[in-house]
Amino acid sequence: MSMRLPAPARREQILDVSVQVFARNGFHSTSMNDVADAVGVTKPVLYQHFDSKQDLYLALLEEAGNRLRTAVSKAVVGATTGKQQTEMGFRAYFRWVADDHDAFLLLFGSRANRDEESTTTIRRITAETAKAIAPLIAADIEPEHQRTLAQGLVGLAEGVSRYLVERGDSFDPDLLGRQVADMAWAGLRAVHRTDHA
Amino acid sequence: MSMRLPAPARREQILDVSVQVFARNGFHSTSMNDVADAVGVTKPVLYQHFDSKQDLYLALLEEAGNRLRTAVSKAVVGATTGKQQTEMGFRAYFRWVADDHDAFLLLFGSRANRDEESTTTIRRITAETAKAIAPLIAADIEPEHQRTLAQGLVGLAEGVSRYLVERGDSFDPDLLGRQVADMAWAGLRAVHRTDHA
DNA sequence: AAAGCTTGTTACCCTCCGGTAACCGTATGA
DNA sequence: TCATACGGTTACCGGAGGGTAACAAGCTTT
Repeated sequence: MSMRLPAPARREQILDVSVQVFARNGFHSTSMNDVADAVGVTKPVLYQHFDSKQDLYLALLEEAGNRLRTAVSKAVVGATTGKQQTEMGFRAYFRWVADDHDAFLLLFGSRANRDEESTTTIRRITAETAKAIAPLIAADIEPEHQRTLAQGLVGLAEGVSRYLVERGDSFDPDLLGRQVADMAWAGLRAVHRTDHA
Repeated sequence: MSMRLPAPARREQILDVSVQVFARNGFHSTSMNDVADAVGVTKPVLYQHFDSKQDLYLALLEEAGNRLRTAVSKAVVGATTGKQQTEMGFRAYFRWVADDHDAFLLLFGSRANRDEESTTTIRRITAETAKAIAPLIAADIEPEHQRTLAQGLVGLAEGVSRYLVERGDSFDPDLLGRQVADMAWAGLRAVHRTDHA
């Protein structure tokens, strides 16, 4: 029998611990007993705080998504020029990846697991991120194309991060952010030129 | 009792049909009975051709990966300049996505499902693709950084494709390839400049 | 100090599903 | 035409795991 905790504290603890477990092993490979063991408690306790495994998992996804979104949007607010926004955005993204590690793996790791509902949630988060990026792209090209490219940039950041995180490499988020932003910004300007040509 | 088929033909049919089912519903949400039903046969038949569910799934991943690799590498061979290679590579990639739809979703779709072994396989495929791209990036920057950026470009193509495919949009792979290649190429050249600065 | 709410635990149920054993029907070739 | 091999089916097993019912042990409030 583990130490008694007040309900809200226990709930927080469950969220904190289970994000690690799910991030490491994926949804299906993680049983509720695994989670319970990691928390140091028995299964029914989990069900006092969450209706189902799905419910717990979705709560984790939501939390992770919120942290990502606020990190990036906060960073972008401080910047004025497009180039600056791009750099600040990527830096914030990589900083989030670097210190919210488990959340990143949960959302975008190879082992991220996705049934109908989780897929919807994750897509929504990705789409929101892309939406935040879209304005950086020349306003005078087709909106459809604009969105597609924005999704591409999100994929770029995701791909880089997944590679580094899953290799266990440590990296300097600010440096990486600057480098990727340079690349992305040059690419974005080329899109202008292409469309005007 | 469905029509009798010679073993090799049946095996092919199972591969053809099951890739669709897995692509649509993911690994865990698809039971062997689902596959059997889709094929129009009963479960034990599947086990006459594949040792396990894993085995079948991995066979599908391998096949899909091979088609991707050969498509891209064939395309790149014909090109001489770096810019041309970039464009041909992306066009081949998007063409593969466009007409090998299910294979793409299987490997990179949101519902792609990944336990230990599948993850390894998919990572290997991604890494191979990145390796093919890496030479396009300036040879005079740190190899480490070079690889990271290559992974980013793979992520870029993946992100764009996932967005389009999962929305059910149809697209012109050659046009898209040209546009994305323009963007990527400009980005790649910027990496030169950044590193020389 | 006893009633009663809150937090945990033990022990169980039940369904789903991967995998298999045993059996059937039909074409083929001696 | 009868043996045999091959492709297929029915019916089942066994375990994993989500979820719950019933009960135990503490605080707290009067």
